[in-house]
Amino acid sequence: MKIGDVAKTTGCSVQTIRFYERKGLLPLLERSIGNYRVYDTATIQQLQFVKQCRSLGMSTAEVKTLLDIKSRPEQSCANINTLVAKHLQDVVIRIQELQTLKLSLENMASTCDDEKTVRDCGILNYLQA
Amino acid sequence: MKIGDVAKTTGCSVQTIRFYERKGLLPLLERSIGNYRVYDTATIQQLQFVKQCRSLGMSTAEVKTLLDIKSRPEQSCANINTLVAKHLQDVVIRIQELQTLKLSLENMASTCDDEKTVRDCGILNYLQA
DNA sequence: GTAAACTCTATACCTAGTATAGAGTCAAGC
DNA sequence: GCTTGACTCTATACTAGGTATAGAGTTTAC
Repeated sequence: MKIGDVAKTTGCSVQTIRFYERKGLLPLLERSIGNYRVYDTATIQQLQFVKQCRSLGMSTAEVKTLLDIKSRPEQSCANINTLVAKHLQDVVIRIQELQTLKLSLENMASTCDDEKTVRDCGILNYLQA
Repeated sequence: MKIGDVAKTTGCSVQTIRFYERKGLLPLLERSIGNYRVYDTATIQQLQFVKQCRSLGMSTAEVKTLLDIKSRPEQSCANINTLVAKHLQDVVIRIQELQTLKLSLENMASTCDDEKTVRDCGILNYLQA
């Protein structure tokens, strides 16, 4: 399978696939005679794994860590649980930050309406206070 | 006032102040004989305005737009209200995305605990499904 | 006069890709 | 056998919002 076909089947762009390879999230592949990347089933599955992790908001560094752990199946998966718990906590914190932000923005927006001039704008006044 | 003093009074780093200037969020300043930036009160207030906008999650492009509008005090402030409403909507959407993500992560985390091996890890299983 | 502290510009780095340029490769049709 | 179009290759530059240097020049304190 060539990279264009893999892009179609996985929904990742060709550039993104090459980017993941450079980042070490995909193995260095064998090449065809014309120097084209040749993908096997295992590599495509790994790409789907990477994509799934990314869609859950994990960084490429976190994905790389998961792949490393994944390659040692006999060990405890405690560090996987820790990694996910940490990531979840980051998301929770980010939600809290954004909710605080939302309140501030709503508060600011309520100080004005479209009927004023820039000089008397409640929002600008809020931003300058 | 020199840039280091401005950094101290505003809480922005020296590099960040120069970065905002390059981005057009601060005016091109007069310089001292030794080519040092010299800050007046109006510029420091503008920096504080920029910082306030940034702390509310606005992009530098949005801040630049606000500054442009701000310079025409006689006009209607409707576009300021629109800009803030749009930004608020973006924040609301982002919160919703993160809450969906949080549910997925909690769901995934609940499939495993620290007592398993990597081979039997519920999280890895979830990620590969 | 010298040393420390400051400032200057220019450049590289970060994340997670995206978007080119320019060259090479492959398959189909004539 | 040759051309055309679609594909692939590498290398490089770009995005946002800074942060972090290098190397040079300036100012301030003693």
